[in-house]
Amino acid sequence: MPKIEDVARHAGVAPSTVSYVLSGKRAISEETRQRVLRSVRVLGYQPHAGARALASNRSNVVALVIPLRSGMHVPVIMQFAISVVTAARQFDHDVLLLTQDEGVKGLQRVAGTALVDAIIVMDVELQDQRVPVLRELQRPSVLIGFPDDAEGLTCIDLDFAATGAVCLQHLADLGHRRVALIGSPPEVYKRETGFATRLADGFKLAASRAKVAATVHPCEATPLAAHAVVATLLRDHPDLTAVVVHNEAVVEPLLAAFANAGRSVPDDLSVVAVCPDELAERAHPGLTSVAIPAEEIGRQAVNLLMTKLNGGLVPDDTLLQPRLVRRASTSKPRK
Amino acid sequence: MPKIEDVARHAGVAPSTVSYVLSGKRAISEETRQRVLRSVRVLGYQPHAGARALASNRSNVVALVIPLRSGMHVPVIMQFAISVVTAARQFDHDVLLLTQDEGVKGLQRVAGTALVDAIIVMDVELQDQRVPVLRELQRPSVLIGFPDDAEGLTCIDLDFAATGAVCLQHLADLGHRRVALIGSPPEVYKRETGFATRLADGFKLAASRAKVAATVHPCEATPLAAHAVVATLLRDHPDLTAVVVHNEAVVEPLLAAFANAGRSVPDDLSVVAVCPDELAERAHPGLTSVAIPAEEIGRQAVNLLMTKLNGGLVPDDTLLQPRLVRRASTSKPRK
DNA sequence: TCGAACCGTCGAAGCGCTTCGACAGTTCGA
DNA sequence: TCGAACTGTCGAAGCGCTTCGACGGTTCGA
Repeated sequence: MPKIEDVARHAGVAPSTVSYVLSGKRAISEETRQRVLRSVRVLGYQPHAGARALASNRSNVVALVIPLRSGMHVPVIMQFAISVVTAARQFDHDVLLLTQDEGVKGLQRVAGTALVDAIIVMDVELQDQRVPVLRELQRPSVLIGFPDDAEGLTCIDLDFAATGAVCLQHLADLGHRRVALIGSPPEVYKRETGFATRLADGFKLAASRAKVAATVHPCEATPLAAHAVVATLLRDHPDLTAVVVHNEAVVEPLLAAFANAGRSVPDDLSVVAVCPDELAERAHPGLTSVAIPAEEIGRQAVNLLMTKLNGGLVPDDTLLQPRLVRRASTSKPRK
Repeated sequence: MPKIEDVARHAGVAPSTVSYVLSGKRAISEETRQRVLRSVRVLGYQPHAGARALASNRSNVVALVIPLRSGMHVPVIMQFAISVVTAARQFDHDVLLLTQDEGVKGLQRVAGTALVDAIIVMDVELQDQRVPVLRELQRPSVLIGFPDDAEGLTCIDLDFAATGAVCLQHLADLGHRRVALIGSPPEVYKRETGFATRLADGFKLAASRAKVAATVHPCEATPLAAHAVVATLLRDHPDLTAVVVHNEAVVEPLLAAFANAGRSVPDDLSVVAVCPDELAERAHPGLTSVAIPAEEIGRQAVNLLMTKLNGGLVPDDTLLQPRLVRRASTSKPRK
């Protein structure tokens, strides 16, 4: 592998000049610049990452901590990860993958060894052990999700309260007077990852404002649980004309269960789902839905991080507004 | 951040001694060792990754290239990734995440800048542009999947031919005389990722050996396509008593379609699926299945890589044997 | 016409670690 | 009893890059 010195010799300049050409941190005459760049190309020079990191105190790597098991759906995590990698590359950074099971230790390790310049943490819980650690660490970070105490931290997420509200409002606008929210498994509410609760709260608040009767029903991620919830729902609320589903795993089973019970969508029942567009599109009928903008969250998280790395200021909280896409599963209730 | 020199001073030894204590590359008296380790603990010393990489010519980072869109199911990719990270950590290595869209350039970058010591590539295609590059690169690598020309490369994967054979054999043993393989989308066969074709070949070969009538039916990953395949199948082969499904996305729709057509599982139709256990377990009835041992492949891939990094020899090809788990979806055909 | 200000480049220091050779001090076999 | 072989430790030389200050050469305003 050629080193900077080889390039310098080849171009007839000093190593420092090569460095400045490559970094653009000092003015270099166009002529010299071209000559150096040509030598770089001819020799196939690539700077040694370790040497660069040592000298510049920047590794150009960011850490991404992904959750293992969780209320988050796996494909969404993947989308995040991919968009983070893609976005990071645009800033000439790479992404180091950490799993949550390394926990606090992992963060301390990658930060303490200067392996990474900055950290993105996905799936932050309300009481997250890592939050105080991130605050102490001398590295910028961005959290995806909101902990209880977000003081001094940069957080980003979909605005789940607004999402709950938007779903309900859409149904209220269509004329529905009784709506149920079929939610995440009970442990997700307990674990207090926050987003499930916030969505439910937004949903209920919007309902009371719109004078719509609304109830919330947690639901395990199994077809059986889905059937049970549907049975309960139809028994307790015969006047139910619409549901909001915030639990990807049971979207299909729920549709099946309602079909079984003789309720056809959207004629007898309107359905709004909070799920990836892909799932909403391939369901029958196509589901009116709000997707988690994983790609956008990832991209924005990286943008925030890069701004911080460059000494810029960023807002503490970034809430992305939900976008409801209307498809075939919602309509006016039958009189 | 304390440096090695600080530790050395604190322990009353030379920096090199600290280094040797930490690396174990030279004998150090137990007494000195303890004293140094204590200083390390007291000062909270963590070696600077860049400096270490520069001096030792080892970054202790491996690259993992993940596919973007592909015939592989996303949760399986995730499982891979997680097991690779976990396994790598056991060897004190970290994992840099690359996406396939950076392609050959990405490999050349991370290898050329010495950012990583070694590379794992997932979802290798039969004619993969990256294969020749990996061969040239001065870094060990492991491919998950088999390219056409694997000469000089280390590859690992589930033995798909054996998988096809095992599925068929299980059905043949039960007494089925006509079996269909419902496979991946046509483009997966075209793209020639290999595994779909190999599974089909193993399936057909086993069928001819067992004197079972067998056909192969590619299927798009949509419920509609699933229904269409089922219709065709039942019309063309009324004597069909069993199917093997190698297409996770349509497992549920297929079951629904067969149910619709009045075929109940396993009484009228036995079903073997190649899919994650999780999916097989939660289906109704529980599906006899072969899972892709993502976790094991990831772990083994890392083991192979580490052996190579340490100068060890490894087999060119590693084929993991399929394990068929019998559940409720297969039984003897009705007479 | 002269000093100030700037431009483009260079040389050298240093980032924090590993590793090689050297060197006392000890052990051991002949 | 003496040299050989070993043990445990040290010092110094880099690893390949960035960056700071310096410096000769121009340019420009007064």
